[in-house]
Amino acid sequence: MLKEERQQTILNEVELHNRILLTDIAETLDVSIDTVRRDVKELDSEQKLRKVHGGAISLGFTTSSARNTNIYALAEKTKIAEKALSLLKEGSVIFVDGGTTCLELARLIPIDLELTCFTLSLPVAMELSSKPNVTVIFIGGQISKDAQISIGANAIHNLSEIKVDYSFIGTGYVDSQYGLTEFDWDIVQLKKAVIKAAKKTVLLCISEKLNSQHRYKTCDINAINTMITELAPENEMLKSFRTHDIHLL
Amino acid sequence: MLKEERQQTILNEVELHNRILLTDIAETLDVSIDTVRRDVKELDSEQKLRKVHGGAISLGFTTSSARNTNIYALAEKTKIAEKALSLLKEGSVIFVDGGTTCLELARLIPIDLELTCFTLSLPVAMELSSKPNVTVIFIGGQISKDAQISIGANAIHNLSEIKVDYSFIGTGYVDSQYGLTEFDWDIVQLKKAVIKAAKKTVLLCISEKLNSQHRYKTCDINAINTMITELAPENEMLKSFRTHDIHLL
DNA sequence: TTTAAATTTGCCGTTTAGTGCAAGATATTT
DNA sequence: AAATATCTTGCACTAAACGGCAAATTTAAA
Repeated sequence: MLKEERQQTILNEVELHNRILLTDIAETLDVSIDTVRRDVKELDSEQKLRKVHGGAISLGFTTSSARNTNIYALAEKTKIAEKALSLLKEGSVIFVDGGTTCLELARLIPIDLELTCFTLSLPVAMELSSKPNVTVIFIGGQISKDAQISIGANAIHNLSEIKVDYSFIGTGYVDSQYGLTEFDWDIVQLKKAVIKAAKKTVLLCISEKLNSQHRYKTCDINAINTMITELAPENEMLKSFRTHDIHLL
Repeated sequence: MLKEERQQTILNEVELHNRILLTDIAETLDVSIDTVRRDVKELDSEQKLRKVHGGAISLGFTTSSARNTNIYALAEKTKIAEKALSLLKEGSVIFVDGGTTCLELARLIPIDLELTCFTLSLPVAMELSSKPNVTVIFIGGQISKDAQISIGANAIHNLSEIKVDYSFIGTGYVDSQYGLTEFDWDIVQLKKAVIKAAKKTVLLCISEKLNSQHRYKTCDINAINTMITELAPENEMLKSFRTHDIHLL
């Protein structure tokens, strides 16, 4: 077997599976592991793949991690935000939660749409304050450093004094059986207040989060009026949610 | 499983849920918790996430927002902010106003200084939320689009319920005769509330603003306890302020 | 074709990286 | 203050990487 041919096979495997083990390749090509190692080393120096301890990974795989430093799964979140926009009418009064998906929603609000938006999230408030036709009201409180949102009793109390048409919320975890759950107790209290302050609650949630759960429960799945994922409403993954009284979008 | 692959998965989980437990990850990846810990430690040092006790959290927006490099008279404002810092003691409770000078103050707060900071300003809140030892409390209200601060009755009311050691405020205009004045009526109302909420009020003001005035009056110059400019306290330009009972810094 | 040089490959001993385990130190919760 | 969880550190074990060497293969030249 020619060296060139072998290296091509290695590249193929890497592109196909995003990663390979040197030992696997050595076996399938029936050459010594040293040979494979040398090949991979060479391909690495030619920038055709990246060699790591024990194997190699595709370049595309790593650069996606670099993109991740911006926003994870941005395309999906943008799609969700676009669907959410369709619910908004001129003059609506809404609440926008924190998190990257809701931030994306804030970002996509059309320049000419007149809205009143409540939020707890500093980044969302910053984003919305650039929209001339949006009245932004920030729910004050102690600022959580992780999420950059207001938390605590003050925030919850302030929420108790408002009523909005729609709340657009995210969640840490969601499951058709266990409902919405979170990592933090504080956040659960806050989300409960948000849901209570809304005539209708809209959950924005990328499909990757479906069927996951955690320690603290925000609400039953029935508490959600509309659930938006990046999937088509008739998608098979949403089957377990269709039995509930939820509008899928 | 390759180390790289594992770290990628960890990043995914962190981005997805904003927060993860080391034990959860160890279980889903079927590796020891030590390995996960080491991975997370490594990712932390690469600035891809933040390690916390027991888990990791997404950097999200915490990466301090791209610093606006074209702030007018930045050098002067930095100097003022540095002087203001000398007033702060461990455990102080302060208010930080909006404006670029106060933002600079927020930026320069040492990483190890423990403080409680109230603010009306979104950018100041964002900046402060990156300081681990600062408790940030945002005074909510309607957001003014120009200044990115809370304004209105709600904000004023919230201010009426607090008392801080120091208020660090800016002003549109200042004059030794006419005191502090502003262009906007709303802002004046707000600043009055801020001054009332403080045991001591510190004015941060570049010398260029000295001896200027406008339509609406915030307060007499006597209402200010300490005035900080970029000039030395004995500078001739500050002569007219020396007759008052103000501490010049 | 034969021979010599250069390259490639496999093998082996040594060195290094990655992983899991366990004991003691810190943090966090009750 | 006690109990629990998490972190740190050091250690042992394994897998992988490295470098040198020699056999095998290819290439180039006589």
